[in-house]
Amino acid sequence: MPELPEVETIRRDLSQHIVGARIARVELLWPGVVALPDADTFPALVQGRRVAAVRRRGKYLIWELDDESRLLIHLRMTGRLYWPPPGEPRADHVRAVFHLIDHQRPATDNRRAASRGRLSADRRRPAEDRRELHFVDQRKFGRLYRLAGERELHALLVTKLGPEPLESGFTREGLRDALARRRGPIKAVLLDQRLLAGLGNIYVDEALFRAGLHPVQPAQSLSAAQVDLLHGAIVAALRQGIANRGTTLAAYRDAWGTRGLNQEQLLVFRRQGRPCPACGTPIAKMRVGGRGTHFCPQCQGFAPARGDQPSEVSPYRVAGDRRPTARPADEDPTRPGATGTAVA
DNA sequence: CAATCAACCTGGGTGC
DNA sequence: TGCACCCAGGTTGATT
Repeated sequence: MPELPEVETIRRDLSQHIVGARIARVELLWPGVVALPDADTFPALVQGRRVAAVRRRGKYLIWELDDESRLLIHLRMTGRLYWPPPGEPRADHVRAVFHLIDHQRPATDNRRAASRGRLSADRRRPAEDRRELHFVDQRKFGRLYRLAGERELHALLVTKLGPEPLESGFTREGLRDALARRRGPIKAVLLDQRLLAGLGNIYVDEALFRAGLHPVQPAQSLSAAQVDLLHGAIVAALRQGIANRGTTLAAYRDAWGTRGLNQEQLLVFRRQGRPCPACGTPIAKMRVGGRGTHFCPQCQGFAPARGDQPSEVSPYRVAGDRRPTARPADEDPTRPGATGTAVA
């Protein structure tokens, strides 16, 4: 489902087309899609505004509009932003339609007319590109938010989101401090967006495998060395996801409706029963924090002691002593500048 | 404050 | 073929 790499891919796709365009009209086909302020006022607040920039924070997509207001989109589980070819009939589950007009980008017909020298017609009716952007969401979890400005945006997100994993604010020291306060299983803790913004079930499992950490190990029990490994593993897993334009296991598509490629490169997620890419041991699946969790029982240490056993002796091995040496997390082949197997 | 879990939804898959 | 049930997972909010 859409996590940081998927939202980032959509952000980059959309930026090409909607920055500079004006929101002529918003259709709410399912009013429940509006989380803020409400479905009655949302369209009027947004209509007529021009899109100045498209940003991302965690899994939120942020449109900066030309009156300083902010339009937030969260795709949750099955949400998609789809930029259909002109004239294509609407698919099922379209919850909102943004009608966009771009005067900077003439429509194809007008460009053709201009190339034939029929410029007078263009002068009478200015060249413009009218397109629709569809918010599609089978399960109706996705939401739209309209905020008055950057202050309101900050107020909404500051208590909800930790640092951006791919920016300088995500440090080994910061991660160590945050994990030290948490007793829960590392898998569940990494899914908490207040700790770190943008990880979801797929990339957490991938990062834990890359770091050689067992998903149920208590967060605060990680050694400094393990936290350092985890830090690099998170960055590597996310960068690979972006390089592959996201992971498509079910609903996810980019803005053109195309599947991502990263599902071909996953190391453990939904690969239970198949051989670990490092050691060949069958990948296991268990439930952690209510989520399906995939890991290599060999590379990712031992399961914790059962509740009736003494806990003085740590049931966890140090991750470094049995990690696969073939693929350390800090040698991600898809990182910028790396040679080798990055998928274009 | 931290941890846990139901609830929000729909469609696909499974077992009977 | 039908039906009951489970599962998928991002986030919120209630409860412990």
